[in-house]
This record gives sequence, structure tokens and C-alpha cells, in this order.
Amino acid sequence: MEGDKKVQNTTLWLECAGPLVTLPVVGSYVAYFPQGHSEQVAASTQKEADMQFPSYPNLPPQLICQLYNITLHADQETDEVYAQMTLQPVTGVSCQEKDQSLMSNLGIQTKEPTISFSKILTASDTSTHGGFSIPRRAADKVFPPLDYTKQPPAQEIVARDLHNNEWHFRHIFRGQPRRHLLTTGWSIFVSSKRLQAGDTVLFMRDQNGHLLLGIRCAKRQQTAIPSSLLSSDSMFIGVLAAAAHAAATNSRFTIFYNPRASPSEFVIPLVKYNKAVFHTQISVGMRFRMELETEDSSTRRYIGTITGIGDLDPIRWPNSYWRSLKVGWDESTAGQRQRRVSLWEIEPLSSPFIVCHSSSLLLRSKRPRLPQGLGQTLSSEEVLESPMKQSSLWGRGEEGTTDIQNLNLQGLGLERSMQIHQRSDLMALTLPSDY
Amino acid sequence: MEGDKKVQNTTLWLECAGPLVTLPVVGSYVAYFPQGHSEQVAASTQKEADMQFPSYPNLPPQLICQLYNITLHADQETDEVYAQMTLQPVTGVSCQEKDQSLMSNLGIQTKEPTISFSKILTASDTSTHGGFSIPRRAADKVFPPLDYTKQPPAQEIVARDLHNNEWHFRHIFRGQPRRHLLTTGWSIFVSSKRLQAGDTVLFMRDQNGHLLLGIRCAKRQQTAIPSSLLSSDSMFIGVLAAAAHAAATNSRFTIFYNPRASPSEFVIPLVKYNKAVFHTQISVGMRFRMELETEDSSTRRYIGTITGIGDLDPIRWPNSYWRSLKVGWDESTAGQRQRRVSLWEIEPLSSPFIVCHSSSLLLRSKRPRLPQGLGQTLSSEEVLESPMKQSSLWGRGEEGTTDIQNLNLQGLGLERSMQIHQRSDLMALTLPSDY
DNA sequence: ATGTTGGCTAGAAGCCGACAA
DNA sequence: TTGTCGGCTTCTAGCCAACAT
Repeated sequence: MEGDKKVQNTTLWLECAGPLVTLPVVGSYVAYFPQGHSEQVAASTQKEADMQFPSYPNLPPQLICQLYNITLHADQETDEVYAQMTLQPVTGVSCQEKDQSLMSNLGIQTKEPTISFSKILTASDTSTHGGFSIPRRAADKVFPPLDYTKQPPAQEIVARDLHNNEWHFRHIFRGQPRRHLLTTGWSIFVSSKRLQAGDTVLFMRDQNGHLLLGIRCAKRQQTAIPSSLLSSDSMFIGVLAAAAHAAATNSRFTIFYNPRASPSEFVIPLVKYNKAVFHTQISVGMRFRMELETEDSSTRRYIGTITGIGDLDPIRWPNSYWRSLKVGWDESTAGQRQRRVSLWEIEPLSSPFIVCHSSSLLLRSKRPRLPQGLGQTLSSEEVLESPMKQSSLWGRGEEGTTDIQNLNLQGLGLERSMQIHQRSDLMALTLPSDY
Repeated sequence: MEGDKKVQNTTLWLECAGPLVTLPVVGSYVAYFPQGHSEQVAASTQKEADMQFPSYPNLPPQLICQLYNITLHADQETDEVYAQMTLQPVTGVSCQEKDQSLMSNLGIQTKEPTISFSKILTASDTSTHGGFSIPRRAADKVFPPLDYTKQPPAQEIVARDLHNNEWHFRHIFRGQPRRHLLTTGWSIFVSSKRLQAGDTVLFMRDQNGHLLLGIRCAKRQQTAIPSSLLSSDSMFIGVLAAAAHAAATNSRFTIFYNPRASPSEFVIPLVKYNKAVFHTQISVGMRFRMELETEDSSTRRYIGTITGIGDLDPIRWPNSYWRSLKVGWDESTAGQRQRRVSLWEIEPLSSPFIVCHSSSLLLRSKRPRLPQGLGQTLSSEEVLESPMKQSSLWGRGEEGTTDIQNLNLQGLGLERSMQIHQRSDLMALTLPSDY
């Protein structure tokens, strides 16, 4: 119904989703991670997957799919953005297709830099007492220029939200010292969207010069969606069963990706996935860079060190690349940041003192074609560098040192079995001979 | 979190749920219908189960369970009531347990008639222009008596909602002609709960004389819950997979029952189910009575005729008792009413010209114990009375006559296979020898 | 008996520059 | 440059009885 209407403006949707969110393009190949999908459910229901799940032996940790369809949406109530993707599991990808996939970019590249600004609302912005204080630069950059000869300089602003609803504001330049303000119309917007101090508004100008606006709620909001419709257990199981069934019958399935609610993207362009998994050298002790979203909705690179490699959930998801890296962060203010990341999220820094080919196993495994099928496993080795007092190197080592020792003790990563998904020709595909 | 808090007041919850809703008691045995559960999902997501589902061969149309736990809830935002039930599938029920189950009533019998009233809000009630007009009888019945010697007679009313929040109202008796009104405090309540004309408010007095109030939103509201979290396909599959897994591993599972959203109850006390299925004579042409909720939240009995017996979904749910009866209604205003009902929802009227023992097959099936296991089937017969020009008897016969002929042609019900769930001793249990 | 409306009024919403930070 | 506040104005929320059904 109403809530089902598609969002037309992709750029605005992406702005609302946040600076780091990318979307795969229709027709391209992607890796879908049931684990990541479960994490989104967990984050939304605020429950862990604690029940004993049925095993889905045919459901690998990642499912290679072709993106059959994607539509963008926004919650009718909260304007929360989400994307509906229909995925077609693929059992074999030919070289041509693969090359196309390689050619296609890593997502919808809307890097025609958009003219936009966002602001975290202050108490004054949201109080009934007054209007909205427009940051100076923002007014100059995205709003139509004011006629400063008028007394006072003022104009009417019209902006459309994700649902294509129009919002009217009076934009005035006054006060001592002078400043830009939104007055009439602003409080209606605030109360309609139920904005509170701490939430973010976002204005942007599209190609035609039309104004668009979106909102991004502060994280806290998420709390009250205990769904009342399905138990969280059923949701977890539904995610897995749907994927397993689709994989087994080779039929399409549909998922929702909610970029603000999900801890990480769980539909990754296959090229990006392959590059990270097969063409990148990873080892414990290695330092890396990772982009993260800052408080004020821009991005920043943080530096960290890989402190361990191993399964996030050895029971349910053995041999998964999902968050297979344990990491420590250089900055002590890094309390909030993830302790586990996935290979494709990081950008390794060249570190002269560490030489390690985690992909060496792949080079060596030039054995004859494996019988085709899902979930074949190769046992293999990864070389683990002995850290040699490196603990001092990777930050505070809050638990870093221990982690590495534990890893060695437990042999995680020393002898690691690796699951080859879908078909072995994917392997060939990811292993150009010149590598 | 907040939204997870239990509702303490069962009576108020039941009032909000509606006059026909009953809840099974903890420890009692129930029949759980995945089909009915799916219908609740369908109603909530406004989508049919159109995907090709995986088959769950071990999941019968009904699952006999013991009610392990039940908690009552109300949505923090909308106050929509729902119940969380944890069900323990049972593989065998001893005679003692069965007797207890028989002894236990058909649900929480709170038939200490509650002092309450409900009113559908008018435009004036919800406008910002004024207050709430209290129906005369309601004021006398549930509100504390006014001191009419005062000029004007007025008092402060305090009532608690499902979340145990207090609401204060000024209750005054004034106007020409005199009438009871809620003024100060009313509009805050209306805007907080986002009530609109057509929604229902409900006041009641508990045993201690304290006032309680609840709300019931008009049906329309339901539209905007496209969930944005899980695709409807995943939800359907989640419902089935969770039940199938629980049945297979004999472990507990949790469901949500949403009485206002669900077309029918799908957790039925086993006694009620057994009585209807095994101890009630049913045949095509038979007339029956059924209680339904009226517009103004009371109940009314409607009369109808059984026009057919057969599977609602012969493909996915063969041999299911869920809505196995096709019915026609006497009143022509019956456009809205269900065309299919379940055995336990109706009350057969004694009709002298129809003698039919649908349970005759059971009496005859005194064969030695069947091997234990799920989903065993007995082929059996049901006697179908030839309708002999009865078509004129059962109302307008809009499609009744055709239905019956179709049924005969297709042999639905003439030779009917019947699935015995769980264990054969359940059968014995439902067949007292004196019947 | 009770839904709707016009009149009246009190208080909140909302526009303004002053004044910090 | 921009967040908050006191002062002032405007408008709506909200109380009332009249009137209608």
C-alpha cells in the first residue's frame, strides 16, 4: 500500500542511508551473507540468535547470487530508508559473465558529488519556541541565493522528501548578527516527522536545482520495534530457511536491507568480495585502514591492526569469511568500534616487516577440477607470522596480545579449512594465472 | 526493552482484544495451526503467501502442544494488544493429563462480568475544538458518581492504560440539555495515542474500583506495517520452519498472537478442538450459529448453512481442519463475513432431517495401536447426506448449490483421508467409550 | 440523548533581536 | 558563526452553551 511505494530519488536515498552505503547494480553478481542478515535482524529486534537453530547443510556462509531486482523504500512513518533486493542464486558463472561483473563497478557510483548538507538538530532547532538555524555555508551552497536588497531578505523554500511530499519553509536572513533561518513551516515539519534534538536533517539540490530533504534519526530510536508480529526466533529461522530454500531450488528470494539498522552490509558485490578474499594478503599483525562514519555523517579513516583470524561462530558458521578478522584500533577512543570486521571492509597498509600470503594456499591448490557441488571443502594452511614482540606495535593491545596467543594455542588459522562455494570454476575465475 | 514490558492487567487486555477472544491457560493442551498463523502474517503484511514454499513433511496442519507460557503485551506506540505464547509440542498425552486438560476450562474465564463501556469516537470527540462526550449510561455505570449538588457537578477522573500510565481527565456535567463530558486532559490523550474518528475507546472499572482505559484502532490502520525488516516470504517461511523445527526436535517455540490483526484464533484449546472435530456431527446442508463481533464491539449470533466441506488449500495443507467448512449466511448483509470457517467456531443447530456421524469412522477404528510417529494417516469415510432439494433451505444459495454439487463431483468428503497427529493414543483419548 | 457549531479566552506557538560562546 | 533566551504577537486549543438531529 502506501508504505510500499518506491522511493524514486536514488541520490536522496543514498544520502539518507549514509556516506558509506553502496548498492549493487541490477544484474551484477553479489555475495549474500545469511550471517550478516541475521545480524540485522538481531539489531532490529535487540535479541541475539539464542535458540538452537536447525541446520541448513546446503546453506553455505555466503551465497553467490545475481541481483535480480532492487527497489528503494522509506518507512511511511519514520522515513527510515531500506532497500528490497531480489536475489537469484547462481550455480555457475561463466567467464564472460564474470568479466562483465568485473567490468561493472562496485555499486551505484553516484559520485557526481552531490550538493548537500546535513545538520544535527539542536534543542533550539526542535523546540516549539523558534525555527531552524541554517549553517552559513549550507545556505550559500544548497539554497537558492537570497535577494539581499530586500528588507529583510527572505524567500519561500520548497523541498520534497523521500515520499515526494512537499514541504514549505520561510527562509529569512535576519538577526544581529545576521544569520539564515527557516521559520514558518519548520515546526510543522519537525512535529510531522517527530524530530528530536540529536536527529539529523539533510538538504540537497538535485540536477534540476530542486531541493530535497531527508532525515536521519539518532541511533537510540531503534529500541521500540519488537515487531509484535513474529518472534525473533521465527525471524532468524525465516532468514535462513528462505535462503536455504532458494539455494536448494535455485529460485529467487527477497530480502530487506536496512542500512541504518544493520551493523554491516551483507550483500557484497562479488568483485569486491573476490578481490578481498582471494587477491589480498592478510595476516595477523597486519595493519590496515578502514573508513567509518563519524558522528556528523561524514567519513573518517581509522587505523588498526589485525589481531586474529578465525570464525566468528565456529559452531553455526564454520569457515565463514563474515567478520573473520579480529582487530584492534590505534585510537583509544575506539571503544565503540567493531572488534571484528570482514576482509572486504578493510584496506591493508603495506607493512614492510610482514610478508605473508594467505592466498598461498590457493596458488598451491592447482589440483584437478573438484567435483561440482555446494559446500566442498579444501583443507589448507595459512602461514601465521610469529608476532615477535609486535604487541607494542599494534596500539594498546587491550586484548590484542592475548588474542594472538590464544589463536596460536587454539591453532585457529594454522590449519584452516576453506569452503569453496557454488562451483569450482569460480575458483579458477578468481585465480588469474599471473597472480 | 520498553516495548517488551508485560501487560499486567489481563482483563483490560481482553477487553481491548475484543469480546470473542479467549486465551488458553498455561499448562493446558492446545492445537496450533500454522495455516492460521500464516493468515495472521498475510493480514499484517497484506500479502498472500504466493511463493513456492518448501515442503515441511513433518509439519501436520495442526500441532498438538502444551502451552508452556503466555504473556500479554501492548505495542508501546499504538497500544495494539498481542500475546506471546511459548508452545511445547507434545508427542504423547497420558490419560491423566488429558483429563486435567478436559477439566481445565476453555480459556481464561474472566466471566465475572466486567463493568465497562466502549465508544467509537466521533469527529467531535477527536477534534481539537472540544472534549469527549460521555454516553449517559456509561457515565452512570463505570465512572464514580458525581456530586450533583455542586455547581457545576465535576470531578477529576484518573485512569490507567495497558502500560500502566496514568491519564487525568476533568469529568463535568453541563450544557443544555445536560450531558457528561471529559474536557481537560482529553485532547492530550487523543493526540498521544493518535486517535482518530472511528477508533474506539474503552473504559472499565476493576475489582478495586480503579478506572482503566484502552483503545482499539479502526481496522484501516493496519495498512502501514510493511515491516521493512523481513520480506513477507521470509515471514511465511519463518513461521513454518520454526514450527517444523520445534516439532522435529520436540523443542519449544514462540509465537505472537495478535487478536485484532488475525482473522481467526489459531491456537485452540485441545478440548475445544477435539470436541468439534471428533464429537460433533457435521454435514453439508447443516445449519449453524456463529458468534461474531459487531461494529460496536459487542457480539451477535448469525445463522448460516454449511455448503461444503473440503480443504482450504489442498496443495499445501491437505486434510486440514482449518477452515474446512464452506458456509453461506442467512442475512443478505453478510457480504463481509467469512465464506470459510473452522469446525470449532460454529455451534450446530439441531436439524431433525439430518443425521450424520462424522465421527463414526472413529468409533469403527478400534484397531490395535498404530506405530508411533508423526503424520500417520488413516483412510476413512464420512457419510455425506444427499441434500435432496435442500438448496432452497440454505439461504440465497449464492454459490451454495454449485459448491455442494462440486463437492459431490470431486468426491471431497466422500472418501476422505484423515491425518492423525502426534500419537495414536490421542485418538483413544478423544473417544470415550460411552460416546 | 448526543453530535456539531459559533463565541470567547487563556495559553502556547512562533517571530524578533539581544546576548553569549 | 550559531545556540539560547526574554519580549512580544498571533493564533490555536479548548471551554462554554446554542442548536440540531
